[in-house]
Amino acid sequence: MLVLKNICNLNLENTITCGQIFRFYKEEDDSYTIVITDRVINLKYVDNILYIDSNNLDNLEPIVKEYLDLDRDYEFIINKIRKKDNKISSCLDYSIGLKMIKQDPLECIVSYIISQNNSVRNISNSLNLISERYGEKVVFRDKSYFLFPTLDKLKNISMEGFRECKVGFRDKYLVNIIESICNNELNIEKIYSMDSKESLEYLMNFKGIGMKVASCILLFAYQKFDVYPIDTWVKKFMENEYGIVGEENIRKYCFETYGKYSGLAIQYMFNTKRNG
DNA sequence: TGCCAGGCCTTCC
DNA sequence: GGAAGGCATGGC
Repeated sequence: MLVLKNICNLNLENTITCGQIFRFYKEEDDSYTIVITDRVINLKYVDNILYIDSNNLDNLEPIVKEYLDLDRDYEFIINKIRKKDNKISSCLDYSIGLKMIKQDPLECIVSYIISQNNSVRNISNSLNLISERYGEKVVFRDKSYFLFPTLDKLKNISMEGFRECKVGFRDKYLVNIIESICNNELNIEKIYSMDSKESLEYLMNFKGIGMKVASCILLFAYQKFDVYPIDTWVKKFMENEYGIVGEENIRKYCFETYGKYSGLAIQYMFNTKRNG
């Protein structure tokens, strides 16, 4: 068990259940168990203390700090956003302690391809099926969990295999994109060093990745906070609260108002509209 | 039953 | 170049 003291501005529920990640379990003691790239972790946060347990304690502190983005000054960013726009204050207040999780790019790409025209419940179901069938089994606290499959495992999954995991019509996108990653046509490491515009265009070259999916990947795996996924929830929120209709109008407003923190602003809106 | 869900691609004007 | 239609699946 690892204990981190004096952790501020963290709310695990908002961070974990706000629709960034799809594979987590809420425990009876209000802690959360999450399957990350190479291990299972349990997180419990009480009185500014974060208790971390895992089946693998190696290098655990830096891994969790990076995953939960604990070293970034969110108070500074939120104050910047709040100053730009009074109407977003309720979202910031509702979503207090929401951190942008730094996800594994491969799992994130697969997750958000599955997310198109889909519900969070169905997305979670598909990702769990894929992991159970093709991922490595890990035992933690006497329970079995399954890691998300490595690229080597993913590349052997056929269209039918994906279809059996309930991904529906997205099967072909997944097979093609995994193949593109394998032959280095899609270089997931290169994206770290690209700027946002360049990386959006790069990702959108691949079938199954449009503006929304590309934005989610860049925001959630690459921490490009100036990209902002506009989905049905955000559209509803912008229409109801601001009277702004149409994706292009929303895009223009967010860019002009929130600038390099647009992605965070949108995520707070999404969480408030969907969970609030 | 019909509509919707962290949309995108193809087809048709 | 923009608007419509189709798409797997499951919850409500």
